[in-house]
Amino acid sequence: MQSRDWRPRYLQLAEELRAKIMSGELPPGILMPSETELADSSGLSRTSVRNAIRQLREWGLVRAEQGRGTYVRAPRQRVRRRNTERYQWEKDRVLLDEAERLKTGATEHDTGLTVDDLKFHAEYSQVNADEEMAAALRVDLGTPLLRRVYWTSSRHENAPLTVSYSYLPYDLVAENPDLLDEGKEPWPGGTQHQLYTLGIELDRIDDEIRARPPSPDEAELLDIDPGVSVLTVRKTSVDTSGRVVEVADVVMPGDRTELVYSHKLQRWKT
Amino acid sequence: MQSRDWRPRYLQLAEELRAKIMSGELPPGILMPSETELADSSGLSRTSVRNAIRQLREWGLVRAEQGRGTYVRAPRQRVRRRNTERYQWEKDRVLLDEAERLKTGATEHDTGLTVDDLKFHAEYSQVNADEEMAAALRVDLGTPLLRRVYWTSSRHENAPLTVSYSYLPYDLVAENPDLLDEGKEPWPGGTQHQLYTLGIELDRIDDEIRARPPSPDEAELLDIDPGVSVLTVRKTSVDTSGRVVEVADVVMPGDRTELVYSHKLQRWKT
DNA sequence: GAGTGGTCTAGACCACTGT
DNA sequence: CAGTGGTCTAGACCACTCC
Repeated sequence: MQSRDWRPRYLQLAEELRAKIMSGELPPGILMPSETELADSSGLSRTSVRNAIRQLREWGLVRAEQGRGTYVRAPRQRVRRRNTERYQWEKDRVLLDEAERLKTGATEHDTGLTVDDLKFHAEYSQVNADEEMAAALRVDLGTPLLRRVYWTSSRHENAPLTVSYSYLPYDLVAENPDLLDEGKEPWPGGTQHQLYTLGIELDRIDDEIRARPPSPDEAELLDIDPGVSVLTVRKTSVDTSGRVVEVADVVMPGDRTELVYSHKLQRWKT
Repeated sequence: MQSRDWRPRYLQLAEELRAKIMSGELPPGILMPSETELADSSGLSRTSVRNAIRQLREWGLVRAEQGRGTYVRAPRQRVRRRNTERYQWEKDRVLLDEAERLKTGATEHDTGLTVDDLKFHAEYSQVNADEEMAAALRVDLGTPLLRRVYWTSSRHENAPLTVSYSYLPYDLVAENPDLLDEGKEPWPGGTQHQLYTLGIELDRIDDEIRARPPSPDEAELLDIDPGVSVLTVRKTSVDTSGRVVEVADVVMPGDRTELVYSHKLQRWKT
């Protein structure tokens, strides 16, 4: 006789269901059997079935909706953000003429999608620097800042691919009214172009990358389960005079984002 | 009368306990009250208490050990890996003499800890390239590879700060027996120095960063809960002739790692 | 109103840890 | 051995969605 399976039964059920999802027997978008149905068919209690489903949710395979049911998730578009090239690419684009810039933005650069496939959202406000932002921007506590929140999503998936929270010193920006107009962002040209209109040239961009659990808001917006981490990039832009001109926090769903950095090394002297 | 708290009671309990941990009333390392005690004192069922504790575990605040109890975690040492500088720094070190190299390795460079605070572990084996590694190293399926697993931990925390899985084509490496000797790794000098002894100079290193749930082994080794993500870096080293000479997967606990990348931008022509 | 997932209870047995 | 966390059961009520 075979030795019995030693794993907990809820995990066995979770893996059975996972196999059915992977094989296409439970295709994306379909409503899963309800918890009571699964309990009946598997011979387990509803509690154990719920444990199995919690596991599937942590794996990012299903989404539960109260009152409606549990759905199999579509495999998500994976996004590669190649920041090393991206930043230089954005800088080079600044000097192109507007017709050229309008053709493609950075998200298309990342995803290969065209502008018709994408939806944009922007939201501006004025805030005062809290302790963290004051330190990041190297300004005094309470300094007025322009806060810009924006996200981009694919038309085929409702959830955004990234959400950005960008902060700039308000007085830096006040000279160019375009920068205060939500309708003018981020096209055409991106932030580097807008800074260019203020006579600012970037010298360096530093990225700090972390992983952390999403806030409830972020989980909602990015359509991930609270158990799935987000990847965050804090991007600090420094201009040629050494001043920090923008700090942006970019939040991405950890289950479908790859960040790519390339390092060219200096040659040894032979 | 106050309107009642609308949140689930297990979450209220989780937040009460969180507050006690944050305030120091439940200091790091201490054994928490057992689940039955908490059930009695809170008036909830053990199931609800377990839900509260699951939440605390996902927040990374406590660690449950079967048969022993649930402990409050110590806040972890955060590690900043500055890969942009690190790789060039490693390359520059190759040409220094051995006495100089022995003084510090890359982990000290990251953490600011001295060599006396650190413990090392290494483990070598020969494997054949699977589909993924064959593609990453651009070799044929089944090509013999040297697989090196190593980790470094602080003496004050048992869990490693990083775990690396490094793969090199075996025939590339066979010429230098030092590279096959676990005792000789990674000190002194690191991989770049060992490649130097084979006449190999690196030209470029690419990093691909992802976040994902840990495997059960990784959760165990890094001492994180299965609900806490790991950050992974796939580091691909390319030599001056364009050949991929090493692929390394570096796995780090997501709750205490920051990756830092710095980009110097080219100046506009004025 | 019927069905769904979210919360909650009061039990039970198990594997594992300490003594 | 007693105590711990891990699994599991068979119920219950709730808020929510859809018809």
